[in-house]
Amino acid sequence: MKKTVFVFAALVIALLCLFKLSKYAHASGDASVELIITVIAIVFFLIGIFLNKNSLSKDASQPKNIDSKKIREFGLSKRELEVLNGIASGLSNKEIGEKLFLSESTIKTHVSNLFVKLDAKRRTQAIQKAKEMRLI
Amino acid sequence: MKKTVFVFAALVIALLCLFKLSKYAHASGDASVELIITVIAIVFFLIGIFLNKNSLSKDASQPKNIDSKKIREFGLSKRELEVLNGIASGLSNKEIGEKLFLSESTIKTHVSNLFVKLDAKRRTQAIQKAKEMRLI
DNA sequence: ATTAAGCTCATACTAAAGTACCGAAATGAC
DNA sequence: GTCATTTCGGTACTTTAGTATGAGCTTAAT
Repeated sequence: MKKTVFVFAALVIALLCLFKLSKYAHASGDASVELIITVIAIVFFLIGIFLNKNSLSKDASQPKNIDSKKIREFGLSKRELEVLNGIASGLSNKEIGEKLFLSESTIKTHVSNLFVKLDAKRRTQAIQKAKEMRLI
Repeated sequence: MKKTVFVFAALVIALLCLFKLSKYAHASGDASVELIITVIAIVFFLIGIFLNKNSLSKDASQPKNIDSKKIREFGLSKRELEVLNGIASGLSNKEIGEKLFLSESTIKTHVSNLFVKLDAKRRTQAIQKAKEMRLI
């Protein structure tokens, strides 16, 4: 990106030179205004990059402290919690089914119900929410 | 790189328009030079942020020091770690792509490479292993 | 200059995951 | 007995996820 910034600055300077050349016959007082504007633009361009770099290293995540009266608060059944633990362990639906001696279809049903109760769209999101709520 | 060229072209055109605007205001009213300069500053400030997000901290003089030890142990690149964090946040590949300004294809590539390095077969398993190894 | 590694993106495919809707049996509660 | 809930399982379908492969490009090292 260093090169990108440099090239862009060079382009802007080149544009400024063209302006100067074209406006040579006219009032020469305007050129200084353009120069100032260009410098300001570049400076703020760099400031934007600098500030953004510092803010990008942090991940924006708000810790939600919802009281955990445990499973029943979210209406999770015993089976659903078992499936949830399977998900968090990195198992596939099929593997969870084998572990619990259930069919994959049943696991899918449980997983779908789980997502509704946890307000999740993906199993990774369910893991995230379950950990936030200290269910697992 | 086509994208970069396009962005440059757009930037130059934008600057040109701003110059013309400044001249117009200067010729007619002249009272709004400060306003125009402010607008230019803000615009380029935002452009700086946007461009930097596109390439993140490629121009950082300090090569990743934070978690480098553990990251290097598993050979995870910076991008892969970012993708890994996206996965752990419960995002889909598409959402990770939007967050990092990358295509879904690229995310898939990163994810696949990630799985090889973490010895995982699913993203949930990758989350599990990454937490065990304290990568995230 | 050549190599190596990393990043990006694409296509084409297979495999899971997830949704929607359904039926049926077991368990308690009223 | 009736009702509600949970559990279990199915079919059919759409959507993501994941794999394999190839390519172009950038940057750093040799």
